[in-house]
Amino acid sequence: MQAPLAYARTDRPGGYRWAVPGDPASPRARARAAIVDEIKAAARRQLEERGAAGLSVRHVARDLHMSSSGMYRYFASRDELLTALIIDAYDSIGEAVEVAEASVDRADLFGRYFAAANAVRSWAKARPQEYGLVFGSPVPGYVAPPETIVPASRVPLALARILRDAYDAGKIVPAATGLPPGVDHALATSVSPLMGLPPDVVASGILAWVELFGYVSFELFGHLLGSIDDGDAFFRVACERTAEGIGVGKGRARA
Amino acid sequence: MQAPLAYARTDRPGGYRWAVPGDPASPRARARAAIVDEIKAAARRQLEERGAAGLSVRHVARDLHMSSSGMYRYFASRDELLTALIIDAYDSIGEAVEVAEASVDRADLFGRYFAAANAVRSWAKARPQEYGLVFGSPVPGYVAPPETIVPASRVPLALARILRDAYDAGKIVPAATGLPPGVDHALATSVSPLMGLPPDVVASGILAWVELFGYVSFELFGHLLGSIDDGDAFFRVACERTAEGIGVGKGRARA
DNA sequence: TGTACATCAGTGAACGCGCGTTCACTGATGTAC
DNA sequence: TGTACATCAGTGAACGCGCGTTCACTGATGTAC
Repeated sequence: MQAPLAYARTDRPGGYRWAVPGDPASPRARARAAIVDEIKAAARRQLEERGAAGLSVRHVARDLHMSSSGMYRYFASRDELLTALIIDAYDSIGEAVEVAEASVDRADLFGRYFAAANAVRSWAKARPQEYGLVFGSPVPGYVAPPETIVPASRVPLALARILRDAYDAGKIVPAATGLPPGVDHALATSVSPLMGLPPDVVASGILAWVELFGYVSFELFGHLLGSIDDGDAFFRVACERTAEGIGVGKGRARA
Repeated sequence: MQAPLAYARTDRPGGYRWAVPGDPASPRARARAAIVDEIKAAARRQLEERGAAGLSVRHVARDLHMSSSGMYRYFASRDELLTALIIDAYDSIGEAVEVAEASVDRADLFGRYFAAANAVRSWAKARPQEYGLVFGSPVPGYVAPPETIVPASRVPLALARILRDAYDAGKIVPAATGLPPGVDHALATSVSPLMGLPPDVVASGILAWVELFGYVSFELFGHLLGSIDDGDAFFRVACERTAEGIGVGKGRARA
């Protein structure tokens, strides 16, 4: 079997006459990228219909009128396809949050938080299985490769930027977080210096992210059924509560 | 195939001479129940090793040195076995919470909440796949049968009892919940009258349950890795935050 | 511009596997009188 | 208490299925000179 890689780069003195082998703009590379996109799109469709466990290379190939063996020119294994879907999902939800948050007046901290939170919820409801793939119970035996780390941090980083602006504007008083300093080693020595924020503020942000994840997952996984039917209103209230807890509450932002 | 049911009850005037057919104490019924337990235990073991998708009737049978067809005398299908595991999981976590909560002084409302919350977390960490089966992303195509409703409500009901005692003792002021009345129809007309608590107090309890679910799931699903290494301390802080939000905070309970 | 060659995309057949479920059956155990 | 019968637990073979992956291959496309 041939590895589905770009071929070796040839150095041509004096510049390129044609598209160089492996050039992402060459016709072949573009055709290849288009088919990779088609495969991922078909796989996503299947994911929503049958869940992660039901995603099959053969079935995706069938949808695309391609032989199952042909798939192996684009993905070396089923796990690699799954990984690609995971990375795309992280990037997709990350972008949705970034765009939503960016559209709100910088000074309106609660508005920014709510826009970000709402983007998470909307994205999750639109693509529940993709959300589950990334935020649901992990599949035993599957280990997320390191390439997922950067896209996975887009949402928390977007939330962190809100916290940072609130902190820089002096709107976060230590009492609002209520987290004792030095509560956690990794937090104090790694994440906190990296973000240039006090450990308790960072921890506060993590708590917000965890609560947001909780609201969205709980609703999405069907545990709200029977108790709450106006999910929008409930989510709004939940967000106000979380925002208040981390110091970007409505009252505070307006004052 | 014979249905794995108890046989028809025969009415014998003058009382029973022997164990009646279908009597749960008859030797056959007890042997049967013991084997059902063995099957479920083996299935649980497999669940933790390979996840819900990897649970297979044949594999369970192999573990028990039984033919795969023999399994069908105890469970009519794979789905039925899964349902039994789900019900057991709900009952198991429900009992753990009830026992933990009951061991705390009735007047110590925060202590009771924290004991319950901690029981949820401990149970989840001990049986992560069972937790995922019940609280993780739902499997497409599987619909939870109505028998799961009662066991599924044990944990929320335990939390509700704490809220009820707090409410009866006058420790919950409406401002503590911050939920506007009439925010939700199902809440106001169904759950709230059922529990005899104002809608905003019930909603507050649901929020607590959602947040607790969020903390536990987030940690269990591996999203805390790299940011927090003292999970116990973080969880304690998170619980204090949630408890404060619903009016059973430490300060309030001690006052 | 033409030609020889390398590299690519894609195919069809096959391997070996494990799965859920059904079926007709054999003995053992319990029941009825 | 003994005997005829019904009901049970459990078996082994088989059905039909879909899966991930490999392999040797055929044409088409791009590259080098």
